[in-house]
Amino acid sequence: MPELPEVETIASILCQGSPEQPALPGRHILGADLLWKRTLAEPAPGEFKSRLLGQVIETIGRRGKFLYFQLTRGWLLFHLRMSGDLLVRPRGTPFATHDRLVLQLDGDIQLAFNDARKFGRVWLVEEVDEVVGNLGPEPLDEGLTADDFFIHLHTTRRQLKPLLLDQTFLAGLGNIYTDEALNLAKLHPLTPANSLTQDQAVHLLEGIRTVLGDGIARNGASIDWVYRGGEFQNYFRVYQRTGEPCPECGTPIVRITVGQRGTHFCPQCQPAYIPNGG
DNA sequence: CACGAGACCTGTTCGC
DNA sequence: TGCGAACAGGTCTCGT
Repeated sequence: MPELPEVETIASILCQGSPEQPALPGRHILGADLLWKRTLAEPAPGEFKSRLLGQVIETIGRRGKFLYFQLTRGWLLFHLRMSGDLLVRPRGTPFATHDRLVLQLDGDIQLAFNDARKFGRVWLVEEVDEVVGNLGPEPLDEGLTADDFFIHLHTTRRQLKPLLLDQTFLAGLGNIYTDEALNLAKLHPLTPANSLTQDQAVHLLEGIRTVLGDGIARNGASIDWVYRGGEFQNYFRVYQRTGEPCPECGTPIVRITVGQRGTHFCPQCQPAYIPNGG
């Protein structure tokens, strides 16, 4: 499920609290129930528990699509993959159907990692870079300039769609926001990265920042039964709108498969790249 | 290096 | 109605 805006929304709620739930920083971890063993990437379950219990959650944040909790000693990281979610509930609430890991915290609350498809993973490590060390730059980081981005694009001839999904190239984009960003930038998803002009690179970075910013402003997207809250799904321009008119020109949106991922674009606004053809 | 297929999983929706 | 196929917000590994 979650891409950068959804993870950012969850991180912000866990960190600051909301009218419905208290903030987590400052709380002690009193207990841990691991209900699906493979959810824990590392360390082994016994060591996980002995190292985790008694620690305090100091800060909560996001890097790419990872959520991180800085603890008294070390870091607890979550990746929600396709269907993960983090839910705060009153202590003693019975386990829900797809709960994979439930942490008991002081203040009579529990934090549940719920994940229908079991793709999500949890790490407890000494250094945060053991998990997020090879991620690419944050797209919303102002330190990433259009010039940097242009140069970065020209290091490869890979197609834009799979390249933007590559977290070592840029951290945080997933299938939805990539399709939306390419549409805003009027770029075909199969365009070779090193064929972009400086102007096109500027528009692509702007498109990425616009869709991510809009997604965050609307608290992310809620596509199916998994995620609740956001409403960005009501503002998709091309994603899962196959056959519907392009909001720009009215041409029906087309769906193709790229790297085994559904890919949606407007064939009029985003014409295929033609070598030597301009 | 770049790409495609398969694996990991469950649940919903689509097509016959 | 029923049933299998296709599809879903992600990433890793392997083979070519």
